[in-house]
Amino acid sequence: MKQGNDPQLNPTINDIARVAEVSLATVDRVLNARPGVREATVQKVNQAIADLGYVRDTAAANLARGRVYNFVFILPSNKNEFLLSLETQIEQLNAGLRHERTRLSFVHVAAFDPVALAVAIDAIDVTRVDGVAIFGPETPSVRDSVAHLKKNGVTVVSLVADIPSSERDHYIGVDNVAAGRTAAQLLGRFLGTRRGEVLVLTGSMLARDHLERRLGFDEVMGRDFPHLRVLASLEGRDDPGLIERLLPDVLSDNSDIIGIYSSAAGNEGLLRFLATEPALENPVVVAHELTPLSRNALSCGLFDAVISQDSGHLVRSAVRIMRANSDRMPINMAQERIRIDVYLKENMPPNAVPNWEANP
Amino acid sequence: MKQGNDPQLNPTINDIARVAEVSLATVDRVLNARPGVREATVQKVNQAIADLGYVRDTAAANLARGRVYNFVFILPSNKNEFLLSLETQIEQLNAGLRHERTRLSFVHVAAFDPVALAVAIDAIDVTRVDGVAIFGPETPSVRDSVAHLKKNGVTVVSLVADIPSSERDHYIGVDNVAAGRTAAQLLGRFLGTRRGEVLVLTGSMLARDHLERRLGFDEVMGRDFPHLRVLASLEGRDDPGLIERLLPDVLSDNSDIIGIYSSAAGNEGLLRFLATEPALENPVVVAHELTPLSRNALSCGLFDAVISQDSGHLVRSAVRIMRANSDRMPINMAQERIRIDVYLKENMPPNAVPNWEANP
DNA sequence: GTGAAAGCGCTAACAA
DNA sequence: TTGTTAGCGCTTTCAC
Repeated sequence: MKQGNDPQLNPTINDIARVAEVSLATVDRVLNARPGVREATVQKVNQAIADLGYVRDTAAANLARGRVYNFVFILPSNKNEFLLSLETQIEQLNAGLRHERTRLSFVHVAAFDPVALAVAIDAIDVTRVDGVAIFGPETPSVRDSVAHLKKNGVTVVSLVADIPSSERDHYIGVDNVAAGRTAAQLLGRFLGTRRGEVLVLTGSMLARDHLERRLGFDEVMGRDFPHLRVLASLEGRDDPGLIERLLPDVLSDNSDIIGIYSSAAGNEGLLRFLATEPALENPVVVAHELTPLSRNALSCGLFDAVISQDSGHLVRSAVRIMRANSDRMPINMAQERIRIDVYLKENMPPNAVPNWEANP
Repeated sequence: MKQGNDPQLNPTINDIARVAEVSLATVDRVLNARPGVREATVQKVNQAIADLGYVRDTAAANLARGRVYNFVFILPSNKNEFLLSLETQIEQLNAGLRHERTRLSFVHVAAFDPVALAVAIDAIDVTRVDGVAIFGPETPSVRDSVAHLKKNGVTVVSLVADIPSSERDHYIGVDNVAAGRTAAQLLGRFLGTRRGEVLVLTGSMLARDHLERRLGFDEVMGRDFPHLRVLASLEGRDDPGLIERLLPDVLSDNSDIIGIYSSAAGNEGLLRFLATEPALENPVVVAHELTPLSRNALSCGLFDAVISQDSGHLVRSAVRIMRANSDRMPINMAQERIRIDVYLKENMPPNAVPNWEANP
């Protein structure tokens, strides 16, 4: 129904060719910056493009090329819920994108290990891969490896934790300093007039996201809630067992803990500890990432709030951005901005969101 | 770079034609459910489609058809910030979609006026429009008009406020009951141990979204914060002037207001009132929709939290869903679920998000 | 009922 | 350096 009989049709390369008085092939060469065109001709064509307001039809171009996008995600080999969720999202999106000429895959790298990450990046086959999304620490060797990818025309985006000093094309993730500030504000306001100590559970200060969250958290705590004493970070390295072992010591040293900020992937260890050790008198807990475990903790009141980032959005954004970059197309930044989600038990999304829904 | 030389190419209609031993034209007829094919042939083709796991390449199909999607948004003519933001999003997305064969437009209808809405729906030219997104009240006449659209093959989605009793294909917006619950939880926890009255500012009980928010709000207030007395709703009909005039009366009748839930588009009137009337002693205020005004109120502490829904996401979702519906393609529900955003001043997104960013 | 062939906007051989 | 042409996967006339 409803064919495209509108008068204002977009100009095509045929129009460009006619106006510039050259052939289709020449227009194509100019469009794709291929060599072998006289400078004067290039000018003519570009003039026509500008005059007509031409915009290339990417769908048609990809059809003609038989192009297949190949994107690789490099993720920490850590097995926590957030990572699992990211992997699931990648797999599901990959299935959905089979028919849109896009292939996604991921590889694992030891967590918090810059050398291993650099090695993994260097192992990327730049002749077959169009884009790489990296979730890992920022170090000089990583920067060099990123530079190598860029030199070979591979699009690079950082995921979850930024690598700002590198030549990565984009960062896809939340503003972690702001996330830390938000956690502090929630914790402080929920605690109201209570006085006591606040425990911060983190992963590793090598991870930029963890560091930034702590920064933002301390800033707001110091400014708005000076009556609360924030303890030194407990570095759990996202390891549930380690966290469970470390927590009792902290507790015995500080008996007056009324608030906990679980700023990294330590929810599992924390919850296991809380379950066995009801010594704490109803602390206010703010954690990160909405997962089955944290959903459950929210529901039963063990967690009071969860700061989160949508793993589906992260993966879709990464893919859209890598694709746009490969096609030299503009990016809708408003769509790609990853929100700092705040969840109370009241606004948790329904648990079983069916991923793909068929249509009549 | 990186051509598609992968061995696992998706099957095309050529493959179907070959396997089913018919011509391309016949395959096409079956695919598009066009008449004039013997039942036996239809079976053969469908068998081949199933055997090969064929999925149609929508991009190629649209290219061949020269198809243009035509979608219309029907919006209340109310001039509040949220509506303006929706309109801006529609215009911007329309500009971005010019080269993706999609045309968006919107029409206005008197707010809270079911008859006017039904008239506007009936005025839609079903021969030129592929999909309609409706933001308006749910009444029998509206349901009938929706049914008429559906009967003529037009995709219909409800936006912001659902019309569940109608034949609309999808609802695009937040769970407003949950949004109300969330507001109550935030207000209650932020108030801590304070005791007093809570004022609820709404638009019209004719609007399903407003009604549902109030429902959710009362539920949590009654359950978790029985020490707070919730006053009857003040119906502001989203009219700043009216709200500003009504508020002083409410205040003189109830001197002990310590919390305000601005559940509809009444922020402007409320803020104008708060500016002139500092009689209230620092009430906790939870409002709806992140807009320039509410951002500012959050920044300076006039609002404590804002519940929001992303207007860009609403519009993009509506378009994606209407497009998928027109193409009979599956929908990624996880992507289309509209989140109940909670904003404190700490996690507000940066103000000036440039919409489109060019690429090298 | 069915098929052959042209063409959507673009790319990529191969010629010239 | 430039142009001609076939063809990507699909739709659509127009014959048969």
